[in-house]
Amino acid sequence: MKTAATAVDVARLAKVSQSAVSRSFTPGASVSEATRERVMAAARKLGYRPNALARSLITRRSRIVALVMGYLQNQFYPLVIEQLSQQLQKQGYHVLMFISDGDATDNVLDEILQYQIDGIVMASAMLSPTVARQCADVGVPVVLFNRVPDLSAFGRHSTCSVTSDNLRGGQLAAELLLARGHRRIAFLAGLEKSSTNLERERGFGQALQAAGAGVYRRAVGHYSFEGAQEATRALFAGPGRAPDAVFVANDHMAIAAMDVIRQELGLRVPQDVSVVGFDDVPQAAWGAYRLTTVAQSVGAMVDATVTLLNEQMHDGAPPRNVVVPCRVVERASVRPAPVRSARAAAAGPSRTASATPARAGSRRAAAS
Amino acid sequence: MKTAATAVDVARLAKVSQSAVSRSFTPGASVSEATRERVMAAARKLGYRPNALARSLITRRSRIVALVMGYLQNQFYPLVIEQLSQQLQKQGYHVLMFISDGDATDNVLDEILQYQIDGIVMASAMLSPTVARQCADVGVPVVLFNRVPDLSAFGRHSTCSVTSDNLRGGQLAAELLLARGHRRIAFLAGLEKSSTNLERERGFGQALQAAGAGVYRRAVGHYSFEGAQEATRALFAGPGRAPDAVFVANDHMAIAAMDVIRQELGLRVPQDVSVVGFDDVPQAAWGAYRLTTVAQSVGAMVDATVTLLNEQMHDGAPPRNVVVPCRVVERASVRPAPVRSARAAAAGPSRTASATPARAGSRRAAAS
DNA sequence: TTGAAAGCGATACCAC
DNA sequence: GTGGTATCGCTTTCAA
Repeated sequence: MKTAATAVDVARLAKVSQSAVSRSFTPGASVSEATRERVMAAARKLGYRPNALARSLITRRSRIVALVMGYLQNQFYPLVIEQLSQQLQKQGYHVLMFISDGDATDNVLDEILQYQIDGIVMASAMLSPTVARQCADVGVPVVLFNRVPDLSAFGRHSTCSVTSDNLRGGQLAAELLLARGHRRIAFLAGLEKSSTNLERERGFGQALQAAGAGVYRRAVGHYSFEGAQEATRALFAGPGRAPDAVFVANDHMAIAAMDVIRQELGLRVPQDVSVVGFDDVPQAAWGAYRLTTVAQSVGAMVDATVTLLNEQMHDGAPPRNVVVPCRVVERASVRPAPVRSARAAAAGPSRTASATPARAGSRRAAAS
Repeated sequence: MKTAATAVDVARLAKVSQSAVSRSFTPGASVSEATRERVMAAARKLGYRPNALARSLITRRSRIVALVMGYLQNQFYPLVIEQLSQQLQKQGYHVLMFISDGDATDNVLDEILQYQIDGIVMASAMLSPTVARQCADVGVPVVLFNRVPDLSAFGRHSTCSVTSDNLRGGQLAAELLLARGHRRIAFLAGLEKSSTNLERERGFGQALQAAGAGVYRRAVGHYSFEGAQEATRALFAGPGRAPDAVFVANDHMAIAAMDVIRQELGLRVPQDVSVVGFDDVPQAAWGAYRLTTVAQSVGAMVDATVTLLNEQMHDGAPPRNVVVPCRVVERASVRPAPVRSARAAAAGPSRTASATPARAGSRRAAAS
């Protein structure tokens, strides 16, 4: 019982050759129904399971995809893990996790490549040129998730990528805030050099300019919770009038910003200040808020990633960059108050509270 | 360039035997400094990296640990992925993700075992007796994370487990609410048959009884966001007086409950209703709330998991169940309001707002 | 259809 | 310390 059964054991018991066992477990192989059944019976009796590692050694395909991520506080990324993992599982692939804190990516890549990975999804670490070259040398396809290849370092189409239409998203945010009649519109930036922030900010600025407006104030939150809190304080501490709207570069920061706006500054959202976020975080993250956001579609992004991986792994197609559209979404987690307390009533009628029904539903219970 | 270099290639270039190459890459092996350097030089030139799969085939250890999880909405679990993955990486192990929606666990296990996993961490799916037997047969150590082995099905110590001290945690919650002077204390349950819920509820009930009190009302939220919202409505819709405190079986649900209490019912937390949660979720999840919670220590739980894995994988020690203590924590994300609006001021002085400083800090920026 | 035999890329054990 | 050789468990020709 101590050591697992091998194909040879099964062959002996079934009185066939070991090759026959292998064939019986290979979908399209040439085996008679009789032998296959004998083999399967023996296999069941011995609890035999083909050794995926040995198989990979000869087929040169491990059916393992590496997923490289940084820190996971941004609730967007767990969704990615979950969905990507499930999609790949359906295709017989599996996800090997690599957590890398930014600079260590190059070292991590060394480990990755030892596992004879079939593909790499880089979801939140930077891909250094060195790393890209290494992958290309070994012939391992890379898909950049939510970030764009560094064009300065290598050719435009040497690496695949999946991103949201961050430029258009930034425009949408601006148009929305302008339409709401705001004129003192601030921007809370993420990591200034990241492609997501650059594009969102560019689209945002363009659309404001096109309307004859401009960014009223700007602060940098580095995509972190604490950074966003500080940045928000800065935005509202200026000498002139406070902003009447803020576009925040992602939801993670938007939530932090709303905390400060409401709890520290005592302002109401959205009555006193309009806040628009970006990303797609699960309901648990925005539960307490009426959050207007430019939502990325995690599902569409994951689908695209899987498609690209398949293209690269099987068809040897040329690398592509996929841009997924995003859309403005109004989130509200609870239905409008049936009982109004004195304090809630004082805030005026709860307009549009039920404008868009909560759309998280339908998922199974989380174990705890 | 298309096919990666092997140890034979390196050996040829370095003019040594292939064994020498292998030794050069084995930490404690017997190689002269001269040859090792020649080998390393050649390896560098060829971009050689030892094939982990081939190694695993002969060593019979893959240095891969399977992590089985259900849906990840509960923000507690991404933390587990992150920390477990990092800890194992430090030891040269890696995490292979398996997402399983509960019942499919048995099928998933089949896939797992094909990868010659060194160990399994089951973090949110149920471990059926069949599955446990299969693992035992193959000799793969299993650690149940945040759940306890099904004692009815097999012996007490046949499987390892790591849990919080849920019983004590439930007691702590009760004692806290009693100390605050509450007498109409409700309980919002998770999944009724899960060990976490059973223990938390038991400790809670015991402590209330010991004080001559009892559970004022009870509803079931199934550990889901929507379930918790419904349950909260039920708790407060009863015929008699509404509860003045609620102990919620986990933070994921606590957040949903607070939404309903504040936004639908127009009550204030904690002034009108005390809410106590359980778990340890990142700041982004409770940002908007002053959340009192019985915090599990993700770090300690992960540490214990790694320890158990090591024991099982290397030392062949007997399975153990580790119980990690938990403690009451008061969370507040923003500092007390320096500027008070009319409305905020009306709510009275912000007592204890700075009782416990926010303790999420110190983490790096999340990419987006 | 079937079985024998040659790898896949490494480690382990053996003499030297 | 070093090089040969068997071996890990499987897929894949190649004959029969």
